[in-house]
Amino acid sequence: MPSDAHALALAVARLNRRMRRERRSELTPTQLSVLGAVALLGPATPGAIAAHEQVKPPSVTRILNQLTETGYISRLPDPEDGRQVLVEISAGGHLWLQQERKRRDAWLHEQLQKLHGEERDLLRAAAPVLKRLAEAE
Amino acid sequence: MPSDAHALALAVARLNRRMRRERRSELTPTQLSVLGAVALLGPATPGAIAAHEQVKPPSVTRILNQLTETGYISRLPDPEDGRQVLVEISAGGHLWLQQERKRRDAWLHEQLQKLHGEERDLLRAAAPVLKRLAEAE
DNA sequence: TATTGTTATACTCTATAACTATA
DNA sequence: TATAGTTATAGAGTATAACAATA
Repeated sequence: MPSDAHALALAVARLNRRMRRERRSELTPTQLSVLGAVALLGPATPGAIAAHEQVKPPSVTRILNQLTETGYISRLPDPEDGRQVLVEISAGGHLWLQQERKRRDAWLHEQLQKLHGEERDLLRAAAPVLKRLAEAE
Repeated sequence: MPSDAHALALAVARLNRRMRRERRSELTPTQLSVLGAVALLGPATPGAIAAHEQVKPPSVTRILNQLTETGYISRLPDPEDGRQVLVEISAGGHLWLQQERKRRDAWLHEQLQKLHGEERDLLRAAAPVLKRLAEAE
């Protein structure tokens, strides 16, 4: 039933827009996401970060420039391949990441608390399926 | 558990990005969404459309201008209040809307087909809850 | 004076194409 | 010649502030 797809597409688009409006952070959602990727992947190349974030390298370059200005990350030359760059999160970046994630998710967390237990369980189960869809093909 | 919120926020943001990349339409997702709102709300003011789409009036004005150029909608003066404008979908706009919705949701529909029946049921149940969250507060 | 819609302006996020340096 | 990253440029989407017309 295509209407299932329609309903889900609509709901995801709307909720995404709603969440963006709730930002209570100095970092934009995208900056936060990239900072998280840098933390997760360890010293990683911009190319690897772009692949993980499912965006093109120029988009990552721009965000890395912003994060470098704040001192949350640093770029190091790759000793083995002069074309590559390794990106690392700083100690301050790590601390910031934790604080900002809490703030970013605060609104959604509040909303989830208002749901019935059943509905919360439903969304908890749905989240990994949605994530898998996002990573498809 | 805030990590529930985090997992869900991440999944929604990623899937939204993924869906946007799959556009196979002449209309952008936002244009399509506004066109759908005009169809749903019938002759409606830009203000009402903005409220329904959860965006500010200037954003709607811009999109209405684009849709007017294509002939999918038309603006009429409100006979009772000269400050207001009524926006209507045209016959061609209606036809286009149906075709474009199918195209827009085609990718997600394919992905849903690949899931197990249980997972599809899960997402079918989750969609209205997600939509409700998006409309909260 | 308040409301509706529009215009002006700016910022975020993303992409493609062109360029630089290295392999 | 191919690859990694960056720079240049453009387009989509959104917001706030200022403005015009009408109530």
